[in-house]
Amino acid sequence: MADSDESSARVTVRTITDLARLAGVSPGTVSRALAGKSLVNTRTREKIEALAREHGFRPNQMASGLRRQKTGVIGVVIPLGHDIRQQISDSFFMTLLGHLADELTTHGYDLMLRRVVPESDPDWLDRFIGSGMIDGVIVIGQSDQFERIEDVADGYRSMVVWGNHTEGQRHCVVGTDNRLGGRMAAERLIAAGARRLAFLGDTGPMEFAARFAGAQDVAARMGLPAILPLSTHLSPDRASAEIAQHLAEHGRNIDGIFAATDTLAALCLTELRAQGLAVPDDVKLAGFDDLPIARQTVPPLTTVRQDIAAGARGLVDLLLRRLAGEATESFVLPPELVVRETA
Amino acid sequence: MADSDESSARVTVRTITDLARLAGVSPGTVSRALAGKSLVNTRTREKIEALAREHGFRPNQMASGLRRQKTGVIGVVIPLGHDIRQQISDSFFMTLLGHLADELTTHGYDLMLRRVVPESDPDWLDRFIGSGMIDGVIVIGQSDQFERIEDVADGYRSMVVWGNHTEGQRHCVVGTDNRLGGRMAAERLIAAGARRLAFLGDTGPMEFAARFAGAQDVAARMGLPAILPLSTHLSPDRASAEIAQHLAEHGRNIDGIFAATDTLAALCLTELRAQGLAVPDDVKLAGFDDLPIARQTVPPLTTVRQDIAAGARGLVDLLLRRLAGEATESFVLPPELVVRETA
DNA sequence: GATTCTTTTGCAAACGATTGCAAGATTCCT
DNA sequence: AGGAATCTTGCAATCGTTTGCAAAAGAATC
Repeated sequence: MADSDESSARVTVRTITDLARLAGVSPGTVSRALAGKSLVNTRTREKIEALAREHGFRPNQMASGLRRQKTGVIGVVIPLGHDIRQQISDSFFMTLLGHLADELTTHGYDLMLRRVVPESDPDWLDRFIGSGMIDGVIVIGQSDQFERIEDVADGYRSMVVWGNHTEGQRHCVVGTDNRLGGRMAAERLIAAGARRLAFLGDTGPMEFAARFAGAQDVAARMGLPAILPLSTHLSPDRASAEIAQHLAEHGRNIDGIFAATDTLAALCLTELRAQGLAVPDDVKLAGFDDLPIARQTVPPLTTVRQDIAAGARGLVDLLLRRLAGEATESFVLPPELVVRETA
Repeated sequence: MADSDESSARVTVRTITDLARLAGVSPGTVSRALAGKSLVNTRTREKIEALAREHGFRPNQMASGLRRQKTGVIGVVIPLGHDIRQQISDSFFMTLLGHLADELTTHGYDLMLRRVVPESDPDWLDRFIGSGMIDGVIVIGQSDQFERIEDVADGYRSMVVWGNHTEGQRHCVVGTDNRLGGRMAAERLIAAGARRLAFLGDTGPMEFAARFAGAQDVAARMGLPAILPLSTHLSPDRASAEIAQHLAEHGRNIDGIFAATDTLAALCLTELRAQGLAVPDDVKLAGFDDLPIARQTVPPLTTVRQDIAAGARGLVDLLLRRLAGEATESFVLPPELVVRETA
């Protein structure tokens, strides 16, 4: 009696059973009270809640997850393709991740982050899904794993992917219309006076391939020569040298560059300057993403904007609807041309 | 007999018990086999492993976690102080996060990410720790939550913090010697000819306060006037206007600016140019972090480098040692001055 | 071949929360 | 007051793995 009051402060209450003992009820009742179910008497509930607060008690999520067969955790996985370090400093992915974290939190989910190297771990996606730790998964970027994702999608519904949409694909994807974005960039370069275009970046990843294809569409339609692909790694240290090399070789033969990302465009700008090529007078330049850096280059970058926040909202929204059993279509975001001073 | 072979392909094996039935052994044995324990006969183990592989079976981590009282997950939490959106695009934090993900993965841990707003959720840290979902926690940035972190540290050992080290503090921290870094920056500005210095950034967060204090040390020692603090938000949209305002007001009275981060320095560079102030001729400028952007500004930024990768390694290393029961000291990284062209 | 040691296995009790079912306590009607 | 209807509560099984203990099987010893 008085005993329970006196000792209550120093007893550690770790489990729902401890709390039940303290409150003089059964564990089941405590569980129901804390879950806010209507089946428990208001007075009892308040008493239990007060005790829980007093002792800083929180139900163990592992146990709860096990019993309810859901964890309240969404997995976010970034497959690192060819270029292992590619995304580490890629602010596009990181920004998307930040928005995802916010969006998931808002909906009461936690976020479990995993970066994987598919090449050395072919089983990456099944492993994550099969771990029993996550209710669903968001894949950030298809990298070169399109087929594997397709395979998984057939048997697992709780997945959405950031990336490129291809006609007839079976996994649910959210992403910008890269091909259209590519067209916009090329059209702008041409409108600014460029005729001999180059594409800077790796055309392996689907998103980039689509951007390149879009630009090609325009060049072909306008009767211009085919666009010259200048392949580059994404990590800044390797990219700079490669870009310098490309420019030394082709710089005088081209007058318009469409860079696969703003990050590459910014590096390219530096190299152009180093080689004495004026932007936009000698060479027009367009990027992709509209990252913060695009405003800060000199001159500021003309680029194609992706609405990252909207993308994150779309991903989470679609995933939650799939968790609820709904069938969902892919969601393609419109790109937007942002004209600044490089083209 | 033949039955088990024929049906084995189409039976779904979700639990260790399913697999045990298939292998004709008890669940306990399967568990031991999969855990690679020496107590199980090599032949049985191989048979079980083969079956597991064939059916793509993975033990449920929730159940395992519950039973073993450890989850294999490390929580990473980013407290968002005054300025809610401050870190969203702050590539410093994001880069650190990337390295942490790599480092934790290497050691077999998963990463659970949480961004919290302490102001609206005073209980953020206990909630995370008490959730039972994580074996330990890494706090990225002390923000304005120093005291709360100290409180928690008294009762919870499995925590390390990225941030500033203060004499006599009780939580284990990894971070750059910000004060020393601040001294380096100020010394460089002065060596480059600056005499009337300003500090650009919010001096609220401890790290920034220490950088400011370091710069003050030098100014005082050299008999220069006190450094003018120019308070700024970190989010790029608000920061630009604020910087412009500061420069309009004080731009002609100062000849050296120490920016709290490279991001701010880059924005500042843009505004300086807009207001017709030449760098480094009229005004010297130094940043902090040595983010990729520091190389790409025009002119490239003189800055103080933090070794982010080493920081991530240190955080994980210390945390793992604490999980193992070791007592650990805080770990202070040396900053490094990188002289480029702005000072 | 009997006895003692090792290996290898199975049994069953945890881990901590949730929930269907049924019993006990209240309330409401007539 | 008696009985039906409604609220609250407790009981006990369950989620899927792990692990101490003891039994069974095999190997080694005399």
